[in-house]
Amino acid sequence: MQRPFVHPAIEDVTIGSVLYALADPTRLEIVKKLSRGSCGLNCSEAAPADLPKSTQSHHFQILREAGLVKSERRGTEVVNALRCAEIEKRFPGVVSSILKASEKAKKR
Amino acid sequence: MQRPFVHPAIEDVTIGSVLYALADPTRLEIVKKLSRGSCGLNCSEAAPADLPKSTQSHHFQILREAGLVKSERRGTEVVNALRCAEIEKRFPGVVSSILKASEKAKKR
DNA sequence: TTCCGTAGTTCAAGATCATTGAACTATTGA
DNA sequence: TCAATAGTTCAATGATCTTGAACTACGGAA
Repeated sequence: MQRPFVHPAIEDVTIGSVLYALADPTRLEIVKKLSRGSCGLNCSEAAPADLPKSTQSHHFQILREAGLVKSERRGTEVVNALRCAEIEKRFPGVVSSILKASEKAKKR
Repeated sequence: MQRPFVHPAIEDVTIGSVLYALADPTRLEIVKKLSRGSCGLNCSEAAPADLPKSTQSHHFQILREAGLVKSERRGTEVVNALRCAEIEKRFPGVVSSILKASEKAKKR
């Protein structure tokens, strides 16, 4: 058995770590992709194409530790999903407005 | 005459640079302090106590470049203010919800 | 049940970025 | 004109990020 993923309780999530996680362009991309699909995505699907796997792994770990992403092993792959509802309840408007803002930026 | 401050036009401000600027704990503190006072604050007033001036200078430059802060020279000092209204219009809810979230965090 | 392919993790090293002391510029007031 | 105040710039050190290489775990094929 591999060592299981650790996810912080939502009340231990800090706005600092959320901002830190979202401030990286690669991680923001991942979060945007996760927010679009309703079901979870594995790491390679969620990450930008051609991102080395070691880098993927690192970014997902930060997203998990920040409380933004929930990861679950399914056979050989890891299925990742945004913790939308929880985060929205803990920090109302933060992630949703950032996602809205970053979709807008893409359209210009 | 010193070289004048450069402030990006609000439409050139990106969500990426805003997040990057706010993700640093020192800069988030500065922004919080600026958001409380209605009039501008000079650099030393707005920055956490005991932060070296060279570091202050660096953080204010990033806040300016991100489009979050407007700086103006007044005699020997620099008066800094949040570009609240502009940012709120460009990225509705982003900065306001982050400020709200970070005030909440402090209360616990 | 062994072997192979897929998916992801860990580690260490090089590359990149942040912090700060020291020296500097600009402005004001004595 | 001099000294004090406020902030800037630069270079060096220290911290952090990225990634190739080696590894683990699981599932499917034979």
